[in-house]
Amino acid sequence: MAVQFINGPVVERRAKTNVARNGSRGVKPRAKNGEAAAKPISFGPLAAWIGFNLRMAQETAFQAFSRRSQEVGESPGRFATLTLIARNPGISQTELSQAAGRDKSSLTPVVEDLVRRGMVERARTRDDRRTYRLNLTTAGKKTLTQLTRCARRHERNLDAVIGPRDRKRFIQILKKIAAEIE
Amino acid sequence: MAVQFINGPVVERRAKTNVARNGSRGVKPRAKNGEAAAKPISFGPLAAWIGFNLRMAQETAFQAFSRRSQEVGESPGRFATLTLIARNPGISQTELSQAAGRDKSSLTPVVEDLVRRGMVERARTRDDRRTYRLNLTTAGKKTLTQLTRCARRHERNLDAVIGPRDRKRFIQILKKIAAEIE
DNA sequence: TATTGTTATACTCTATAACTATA
DNA sequence: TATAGTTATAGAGTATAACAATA
Repeated sequence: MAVQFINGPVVERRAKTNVARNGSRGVKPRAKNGEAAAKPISFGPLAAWIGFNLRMAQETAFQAFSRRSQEVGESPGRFATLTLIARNPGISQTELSQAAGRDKSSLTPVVEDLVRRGMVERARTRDDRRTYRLNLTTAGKKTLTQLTRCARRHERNLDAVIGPRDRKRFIQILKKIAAEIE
Repeated sequence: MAVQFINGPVVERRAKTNVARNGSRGVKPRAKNGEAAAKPISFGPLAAWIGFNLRMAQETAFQAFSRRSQEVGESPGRFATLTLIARNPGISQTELSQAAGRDKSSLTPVVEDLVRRGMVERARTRDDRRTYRLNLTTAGKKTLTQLTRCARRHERNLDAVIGPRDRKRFIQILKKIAAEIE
């Protein structure tokens, strides 16, 4: 993977047929057995910018987590949804969509899929029969546990890269960006 | 915007009709005039995780840049493409796709659009008539200048949030994540 | 009238596979 | 046979608008 500084793919989908990828993450294409090296690509001033590097780091980290969650057979998006339901038992679909920052219509197929696969239960509420209460089933809890394990391993890798000294401040800055950037 | 810790929309598309958004970025829904406050949403352990915060920060920053580039009438993706062509004059479409980490087929409509709108020139090479050389036109350079200006304003905001003391180390960590996380 | 969830529809970005024209 | 670029097609994730049921 290389730039992705604008729109990265949501999950790792390595191009298999069409592109002869160079295996390295770096910018410089590799010369292979005696061929002339392909010319290195320049990214200009971008390489020094925060926005660019934030994008690249997030992209890489997200793809790594994607791979892990796919080993469990789930998309990373399911982790989000399952976590929110687990931590907020009985949440309604509208509340869930607001928490996730999505339109409620976007959630319909997601919830449907989770219900169909036995991860989530829906129950009408008594007092307002328009809404559903969502809860995890046993299977849903199990899957969430697996995904959480993936996330922890991933997190350990990030920790190792960052180092204990800077971790706190790093997260603090990320939170500040999420809260304050317009 | 709220969670987006998994799949954020690529550009800011505020839900206008269906969702009653609370204006704050924060997690806690606001109580409005005497109504009972909606129950606050819990994110569980996620709130302390690097991956989660990286995602949230990048999402917020990216959306902010999206808004700015849309003021210029371009998608943020065009900034990527134009920059790469500008910094690597005569680059081929395949090289461009590799630099961007995308399949070359994904680039066809993008380049086509830029050529149609007079931003990019394509010329067949003499020695290998399969490949094109891509270059910015005057209009393309002008647009890139505008986008670069957007990016600089955005970058200043990020700088202000991070503060001069931590900036260098912050970028260093982001680069390390992009390079080392598996 | 307002809200919850669904449906219909469309858009963006991306990929894979097969094709063409060249090498 | 291999490569550069195109075309056809598909899929994931998202949105808007209109709707039925309910409040």
